[in-house]
Amino acid sequence: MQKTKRLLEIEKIITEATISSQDELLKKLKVTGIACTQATLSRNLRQLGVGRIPDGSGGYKYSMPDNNRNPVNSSLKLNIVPVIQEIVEAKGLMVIKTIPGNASNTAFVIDGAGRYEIAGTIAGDDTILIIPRNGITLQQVHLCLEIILPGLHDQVKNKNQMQNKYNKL
Amino acid sequence: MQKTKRLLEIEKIITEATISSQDELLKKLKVTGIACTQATLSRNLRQLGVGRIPDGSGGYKYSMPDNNRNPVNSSLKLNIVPVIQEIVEAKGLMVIKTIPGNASNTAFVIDGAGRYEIAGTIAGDDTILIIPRNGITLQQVHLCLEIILPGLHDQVKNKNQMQNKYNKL
DNA sequence: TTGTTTTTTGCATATTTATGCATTTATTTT
DNA sequence: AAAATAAATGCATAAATATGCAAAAAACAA
Repeated sequence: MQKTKRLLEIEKIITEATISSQDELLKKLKVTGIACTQATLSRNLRQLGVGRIPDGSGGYKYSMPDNNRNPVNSSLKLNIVPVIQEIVEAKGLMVIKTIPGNASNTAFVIDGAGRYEIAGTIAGDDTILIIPRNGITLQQVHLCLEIILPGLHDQVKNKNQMQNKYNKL
Repeated sequence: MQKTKRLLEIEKIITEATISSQDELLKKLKVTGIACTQATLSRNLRQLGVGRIPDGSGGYKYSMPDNNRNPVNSSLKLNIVPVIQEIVEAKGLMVIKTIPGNASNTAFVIDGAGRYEIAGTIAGDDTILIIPRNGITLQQVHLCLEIILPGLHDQVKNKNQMQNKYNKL
């Protein structure tokens, strides 16, 4: 199915470029090999929550929904990153290990971002299962996590290195 | 001229109610005694920066521009309020007195809010002149300041009371 | 005030966006 | 696999929004 890829590409294009009409977006999509009609775009834009707002210089532009709509303050994010211990892929899903007792608040932040890529999360005590939407690769979920929690992967990488160092002693 | 009043009323209606088309807005405006055509509304909405975004349940709604576009973090605001000493009306303008050296940063915050009501500000060392747009009453400017800096008037009132108390001694 | 310039507005219409309906494509069930 | 159900899409068009242009209103200057 084409839809998922299209939604992601729409998000990408709208974020990176200034798009002022659905027809314009349609053309940009065609360039990336994705084709559909304006009708479909209209429906997709609604689903993504994309708004059309004045661009400040006499025109209009499309704009991704305000991420602050479910505001997760950024200091919370900073506190979250360090509790994440490990990120593992399994069975096409993604598993995040946190320090004990921190799975649900971490999952809360991830859910709160309202990312399309993530169908849902389930959190236990120190483990979060991230279920990607159909058609979403784990690669895309990684990207997405990095967007939600900037610096996450570096952080985890370092943690593992330190762990290794420690094990060697 | 009708325009100013209309812009304010539009902002008010859009903030308080869920409006899903310009025609709907047109009717609400008529109720408040303001009449114009859809064409004019279209222009006004653009000028105000009002966007049209999915309402999350299959429809659309108009939405005031994101105030975070020129983000002034709220702790800055909290720091600003206490430096304001007095608010005086003069010659149809508004004069704000701050403690010495704090006029320009305060004016910066006020400017940053991008309020339509305020045509501009001029800041010296401890004095800010706020120039309301044509057709805007000082009452409206007060309201507007209270929106930009919540608690401002209470703060100033208390300050003056304390001042009075001090003077009596 | 009177003439001049700028701004605002409505009208008509072009442009853009949304949607009902039928069809195709995908998913689930038996 | 075949049938049944649900989801996605295109087509045609309805609905909504934007805009060129001329007229009216407002602001400004002499």
